[in-house]
Amino acid sequence: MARRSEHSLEEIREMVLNAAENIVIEDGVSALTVRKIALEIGYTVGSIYMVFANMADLILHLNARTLDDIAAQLEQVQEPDPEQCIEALAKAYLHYASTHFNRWHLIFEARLPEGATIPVWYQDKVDHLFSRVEARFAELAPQRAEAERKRAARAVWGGIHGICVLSLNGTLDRVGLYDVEESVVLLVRNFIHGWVAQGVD
Amino acid sequence: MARRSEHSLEEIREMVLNAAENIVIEDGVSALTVRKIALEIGYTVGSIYMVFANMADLILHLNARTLDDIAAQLEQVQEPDPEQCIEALAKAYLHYASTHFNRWHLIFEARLPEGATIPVWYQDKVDHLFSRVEARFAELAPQRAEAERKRAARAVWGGIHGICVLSLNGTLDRVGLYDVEESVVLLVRNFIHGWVAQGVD
DNA sequence: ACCTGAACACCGTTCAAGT
DNA sequence: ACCTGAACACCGTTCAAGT
Repeated sequence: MARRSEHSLEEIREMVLNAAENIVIEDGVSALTVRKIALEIGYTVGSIYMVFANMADLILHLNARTLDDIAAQLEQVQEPDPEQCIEALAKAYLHYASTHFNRWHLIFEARLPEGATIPVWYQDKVDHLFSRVEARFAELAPQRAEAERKRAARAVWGGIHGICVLSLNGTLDRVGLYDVEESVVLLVRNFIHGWVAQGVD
Repeated sequence: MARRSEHSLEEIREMVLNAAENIVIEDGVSALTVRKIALEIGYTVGSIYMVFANMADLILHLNARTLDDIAAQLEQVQEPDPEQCIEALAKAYLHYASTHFNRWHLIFEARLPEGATIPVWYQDKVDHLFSRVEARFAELAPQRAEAERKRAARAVWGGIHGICVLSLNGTLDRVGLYDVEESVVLLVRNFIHGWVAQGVD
């Protein structure tokens, strides 16, 4: 057969990512297979390997989309007060994780094949997410050293993520979404107050 | 062939779990397959299904061991001061996660098959881990309501876990182990100070 | 009763062959 | 140059058949 140039490689790439995204959204991480993607876009398995090196590469690019998506959501948050802003960012992250659970979950499922390293462009997207929080910590305590603020941002953001993981994955804790938000707010608020008040380093 | 009663079912069960544990420790989560376990213990694949319902069941029991192991490590922590104790528990958890990464990682990899629910005995083990931290929060603020203390314990423990996840998985953040410990301590200390000082609820 | 091992329905990945 | 589809080396799970 060898259907010729019905779509450009760029188009196929896009089709693959769209199909993969839908499969993950609808049927979860474990349902994502090359064969299912191929079926969905009307090509055969071999074609996928024209536009992605392998499954891990495909997932990496899918996750990149999700990171952009999360970034866009966080961008919506516009609180003037830095403390309230960090709180709102935390809530927005939790909200994204709970409403787009499967896509969010895929980010942390990704195990790069041995020896492989995360591409710089991907790491940049992650750093960009962190930078939002860091910037607010800078506003919160302009007099402190940058390294100190960075560590605070990482600690609190890691903390937020951890509560999301334990609560949403359901492996560790069964609790309503309302309670999760309460926990997140509790963590952020108390950490910031502790940090601002006496500057434990 | 049908080798008869060389080992009791109980013994085979133990052999399976031991083999599985070693495979995970040495070659990681993705290397854990029924065929590999069978090869390791000198039985065929079918035998595994005499002692475990399926792979998910096997992994659940492997994770139960890991939870016991973590609990035993946390039991070692004997700090009289509640704040320092929580800090030490956090460090011990981080230490376990980093030195037994593969086993720790498997706990959160487990996706129970659709419709399945976590057994009570397993959930009890998880609750037992949480209770250690809760008890210390109770000492920290005996006058506060139990629900409040539980939420604080969950928030801070989730937070500790999150920092471990983001740092150790390496998907999100590349940073030395020393820095991770600093972040964990930073989170715990500031959260507790904020929580004790003004009781944000 | 215990255990085998072949069979089934899947995976991801490769690549000679077709248009 | 683009794409196929069969082949390869794997999975987890089942179950008739052997001792």
